[in-house]
Amino acid sequence: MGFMGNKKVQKLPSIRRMPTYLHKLTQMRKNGLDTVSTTIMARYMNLEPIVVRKDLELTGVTGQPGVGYKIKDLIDAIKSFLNWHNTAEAVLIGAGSLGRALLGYEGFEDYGLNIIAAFDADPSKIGSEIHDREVFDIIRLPELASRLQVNMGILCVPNEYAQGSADMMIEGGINAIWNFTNVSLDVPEHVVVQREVIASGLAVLSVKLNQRIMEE
Amino acid sequence: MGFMGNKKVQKLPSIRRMPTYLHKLTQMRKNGLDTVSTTIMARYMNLEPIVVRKDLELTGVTGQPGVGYKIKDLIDAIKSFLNWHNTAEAVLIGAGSLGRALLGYEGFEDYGLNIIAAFDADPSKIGSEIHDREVFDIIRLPELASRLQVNMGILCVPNEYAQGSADMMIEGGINAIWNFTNVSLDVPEHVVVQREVIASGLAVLSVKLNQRIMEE
DNA sequence: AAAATATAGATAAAAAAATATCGATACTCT
DNA sequence: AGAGTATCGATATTTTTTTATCTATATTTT
Repeated sequence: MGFMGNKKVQKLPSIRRMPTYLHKLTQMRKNGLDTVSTTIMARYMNLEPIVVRKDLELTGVTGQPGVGYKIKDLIDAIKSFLNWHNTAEAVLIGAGSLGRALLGYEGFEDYGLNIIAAFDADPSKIGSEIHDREVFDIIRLPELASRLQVNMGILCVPNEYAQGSADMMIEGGINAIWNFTNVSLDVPEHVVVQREVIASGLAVLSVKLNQRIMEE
Repeated sequence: MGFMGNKKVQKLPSIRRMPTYLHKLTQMRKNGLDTVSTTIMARYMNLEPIVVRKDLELTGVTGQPGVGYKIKDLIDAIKSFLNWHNTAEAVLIGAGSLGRALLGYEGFEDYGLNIIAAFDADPSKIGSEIHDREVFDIIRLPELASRLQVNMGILCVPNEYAQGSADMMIEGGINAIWNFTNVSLDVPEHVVVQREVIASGLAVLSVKLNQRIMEE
């Protein structure tokens, strides 16, 4: 039973906020700004300044007391913290509606992610192009993943095919899986999985709504 | 400046796991099972049993020492904890690729969410139907939201229209916003927002991958 | 130039979440 | 029937995360 192997990543909440900092900082730089303080940043992001300071501390960047941080430094520090300087190539498995949406999302470039091909089992999709990416027969996944030297896979297939598709990815040498299915994958130790559960956010929203209503 | 008003929701990590419990439990019930233990559940979800027990405790459900929990009880308890017994109706704003994907996602029914209409500013989309939901002119959002008595809005517009769209929703009486844009919304105190940042998961995956590589 | 204000960084405190331990209960197998 | 095992629930502990406080530094205002 080869699972449970992933060591725990710490400071998850801070890590999750990094892309938003990055987005805002990039915007600021475009607007000609050079420095920013935690106070300003906090206001933009609806956070407490102390949270921002702690988050940024994580990237190792150092600001100037009385002044703030250099925006350029911050951007670089966050990118290298996330290793988003070096573009990662990924393949996407499952060209359904979510898969299509992800293929169409242009923001990934900014995050150092480049989806180079898609795979599906549906003959009507195989051979077609979706947002400029060719859709290959899923049978060819191990072969192509290995030949293309990809090490990230984005999994958007129906639940029942999740584990099988993951196995094929791993066979093809992929060691990072972004898992949008409703299945906890069983993977060897060297493979890293990030599961995305869309309904989690809805659950949180529901609870927030409940609690608010109950109080008033 | 009316923000920062939302009281903090606690046990967020547990809440985020609820939909996954629910999904797995529903599946188990379909397979004819009646009871489940935290050990089994933990194995399915790649968690420690103690985590599962603590999570379930939150729903108020009570199990039987030596036996486990009744699956039916758990399902009910989780649903009522999330208030997913009573279906919530929502409108979706922004019928781009992400909006379409969400309109096409059938799992929402299980989560007590019913998207009843979509809105967009693009004349070529207005009047069309996407996955059986009509797309209305965004101008009509306040009027229709109020007439349809909806209180949840799913926001999928480009960043620059986010705040404006949110304002229209609120004008139409919506008090829960599921925000898929890259913008922190400024909303009155009685409105609850849940922001979904797709790149957050990618950031976490990147860090996991980094840490693994660095160690070996 | 002096006073007031804003800032990061270091350290400390508080709160929350994750994990462990232990006793009582039920089931399983001999 | 009895021994062994699995389970929950309650309580306690540890770890992690969040938040606060204080000091030195820079900027702005008077």
